[in-house]
Amino acid sequence: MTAAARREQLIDTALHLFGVRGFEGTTTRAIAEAAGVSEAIIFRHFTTKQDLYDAILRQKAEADGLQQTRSAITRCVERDDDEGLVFQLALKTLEAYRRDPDFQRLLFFAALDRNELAQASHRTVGLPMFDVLRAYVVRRQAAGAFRAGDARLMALGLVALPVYYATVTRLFGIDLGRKSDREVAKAVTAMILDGLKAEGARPPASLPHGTDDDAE
Amino acid sequence: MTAAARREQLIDTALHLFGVRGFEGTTTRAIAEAAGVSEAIIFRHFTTKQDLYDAILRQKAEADGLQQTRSAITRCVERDDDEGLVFQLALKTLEAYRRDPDFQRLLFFAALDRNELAQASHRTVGLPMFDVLRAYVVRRQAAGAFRAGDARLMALGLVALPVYYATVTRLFGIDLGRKSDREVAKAVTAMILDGLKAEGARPPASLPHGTDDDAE
DNA sequence: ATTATCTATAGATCTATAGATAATGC
DNA sequence: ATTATCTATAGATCTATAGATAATGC
Repeated sequence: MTAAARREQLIDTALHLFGVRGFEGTTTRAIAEAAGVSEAIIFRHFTTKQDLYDAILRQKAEADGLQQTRSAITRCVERDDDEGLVFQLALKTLEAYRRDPDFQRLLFFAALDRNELAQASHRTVGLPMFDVLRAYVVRRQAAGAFRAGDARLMALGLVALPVYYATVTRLFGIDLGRKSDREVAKAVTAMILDGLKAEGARPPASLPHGTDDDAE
Repeated sequence: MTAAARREQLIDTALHLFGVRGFEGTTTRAIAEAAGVSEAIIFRHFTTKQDLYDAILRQKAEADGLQQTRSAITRCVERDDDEGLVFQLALKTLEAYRRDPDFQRLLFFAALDRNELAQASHRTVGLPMFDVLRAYVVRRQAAGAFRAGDARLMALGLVALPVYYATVTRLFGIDLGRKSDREVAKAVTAMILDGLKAEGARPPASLPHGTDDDAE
């Protein structure tokens, strides 16, 4: 097998194992065995075990799916397409978890570990995306389409439900039925949007809103 | 130090370390050092490292906070108090993450690890709670208070936003401002409720809802 | 006497390296 | 000749135990 091919194979194998048992829980021996080579091979391609881990994060950070998601999101943002935005966020999230649950598990591990590269990928991938959403919320609030409130909190609200759903079903193995990703995305979109829209933006507001502040 | 006291101290110390670096990432040596004893002491109180880990999960499963949360939830459920329910769910979640982030981290690690006891505590603590919420949604749907839709998905919707908020801020260390737990709980309650309520339950529905199914 | 603790260490494992060997392409 | 690979092993840990010692309570 050529060096490049072997390297890729090792990354794939290690991705799976790191995703299942975490960084510390995965031995180079286990990776070598799963890949069908001796341990020495691993250290020919990656100077340290940590280096292999980082290579996985680096490779995946530039993966196709992410780019696609970004452009889909941008398209919706440019058009003030609230529903499309929320739906795409949900759908892409669900698809990513379905396509590559191991990597999503690894990302969780990485976020919990204080892995520097994981922190960095948070800051370079997660936060910019979050910032786009926050800015969108601010703009839609100004337009009177979204309710008032902390824009960061509402930006989280755009994605919390699908992320939580995907985490629970794919990572924790809780069975919530056999719906398709599109079905789930459609259902959560309706819920999320109704929670974010301004009073008047959907059904014309007429009755004073019965929110009681002291729900304690 | 008495045996019981030492045991508790070891549990506390280990809880913190397991929460920070996970099970595999935490050595008995590190625990012993942090507790200021020799490693042999650990194995006097717990037959194996895994046993110590399980002792933490067992102890926390019966913790006070959980009981309190359960009774607060039950009170709201009995009264059909939608707003109180969502608010209490959010508040208790936020408080738990603030009070004991190490344990929440450990729970995440445990859920990702295929730890049997962690799985079990999922099934005995998480699922019953989830089932109460699911049943509540079904009942409120029947009463016309909640919109139609998959009750399990909507039950997730009751808690997704506060859980996600707490995870992001407390576990991943993302700064989202210095709001108090009550402020955040209040804000997310409004968003969540509006997403779950039936069309007619808040502002009277009159316009046909503009949901476009093909948001792709 | 009993209880808590320590020192020392066994035995297993883990990451990483050195040096030898097989396979491939000129 | 070059490239990929293997065997063998060093050196550092890691969990867990055995046996000795200090501290406490009768």
